[in-house]
Amino acid sequence: MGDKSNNSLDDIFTRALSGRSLYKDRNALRSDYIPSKLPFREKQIISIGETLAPLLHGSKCSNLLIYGKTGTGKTAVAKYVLMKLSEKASTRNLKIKFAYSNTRVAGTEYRLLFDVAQYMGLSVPFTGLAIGEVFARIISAINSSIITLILVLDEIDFLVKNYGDNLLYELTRANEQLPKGYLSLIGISNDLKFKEFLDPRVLSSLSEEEIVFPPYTAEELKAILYDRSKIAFFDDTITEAAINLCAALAGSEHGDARRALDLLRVSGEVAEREGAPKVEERHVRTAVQKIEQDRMVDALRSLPLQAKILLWSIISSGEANSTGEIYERYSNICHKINVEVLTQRRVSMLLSELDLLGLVTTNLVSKGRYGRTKKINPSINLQFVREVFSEDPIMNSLL
DNA sequence: CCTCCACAGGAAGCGCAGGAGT
DNA sequence: ACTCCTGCGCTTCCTGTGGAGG
Repeated sequence: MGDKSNNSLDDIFTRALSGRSLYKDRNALRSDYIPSKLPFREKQIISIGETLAPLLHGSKCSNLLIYGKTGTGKTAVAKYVLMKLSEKASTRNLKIKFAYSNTRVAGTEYRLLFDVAQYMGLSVPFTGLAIGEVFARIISAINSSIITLILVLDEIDFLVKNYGDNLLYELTRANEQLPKGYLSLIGISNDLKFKEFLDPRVLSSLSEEEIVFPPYTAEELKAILYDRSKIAFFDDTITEAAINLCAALAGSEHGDARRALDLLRVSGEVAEREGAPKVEERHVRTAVQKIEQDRMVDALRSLPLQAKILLWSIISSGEANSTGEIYERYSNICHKINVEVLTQRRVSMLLSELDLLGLVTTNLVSKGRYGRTKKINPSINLQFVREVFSEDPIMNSLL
């Protein structure tokens, strides 16, 4: 195995040295790249601009809610408009700053505020302070340097679902504590229903203005991919068919531009690795599989030990098992390799996490008199799991 | 129609890590 | 040195439940 991977590594390097690269600028296909033009979003850009424009002559502006499914350009458009706004503001010597936080990536209220503090150039420890303390520091920073802060909360639905609307409530009424500065909110969500979880006062304040981002059509995706591929690839290194296929595949989901761009980027990598002069349809098809496989490997690798053991006890049995049987197998394995056995409640939690990751499928069955249980089926290949798990010394001892 | 199995999954809380302020 | 903060993984305790057998 060592030899083989060394050889292919050699291949990769020699090819990189001898062969020409297909990419002019790979970053143009990354999801956080913000292009200088955002096609098919002119209306949304104008609306957001109109909402924020009052800030430029020192007036207040409405808070804003942005809706749209994943990959419809919400984040890119918001960041784009704010960048333009900051440029305009700095030429006029207005103190307008913006802070961005993705609440799902941040994960907790504390880290959300931590992100905000970072954007403002405040130094705050990444743990240790009370949430209220960080909040107070941010408020006083806005007040003392008399700035206008535009706070973008991406995936705001995550925050609301997991932590309720307390923090949002505080944020919406923060202006009352701000005699000098000003705080404005932009919420971004891909779930329309999250409003139900909001206190009416918060809701009315937050959604003074609402903008909806529709999914891209397949035609629009195609045009976007053409634009980006011109920046990303050298001339004549990508076929029309490949681009069309990427657009069609992503379009059949729900017009997810991020997925389309990912697909195109990976297709390019596949073609490059193969030493092909052009990206073609077959590279896209390989890329689809590769993305899926990479996702699996990542998921498997980052599993905590207990989850690995649990997954192994499911997969190595080969057949569908009930929760009780799995727990039995799991605790046996734990004893064998001298690892602490977790409670069934916790294991049931880990199990639903595995389900969520798509590593196993479960379905609830009732056997009447003989109880109610989940039937658990592995949804990945045993050999594949074995390969990934063998990297882990503890799991390796199990084979 | 009732019962009762074998779990699901919610709620609360514990102990620890990692840090701040005093 | 001491108290107080939050997040995280986990346990304990709990209530809920579809349907075969009585």
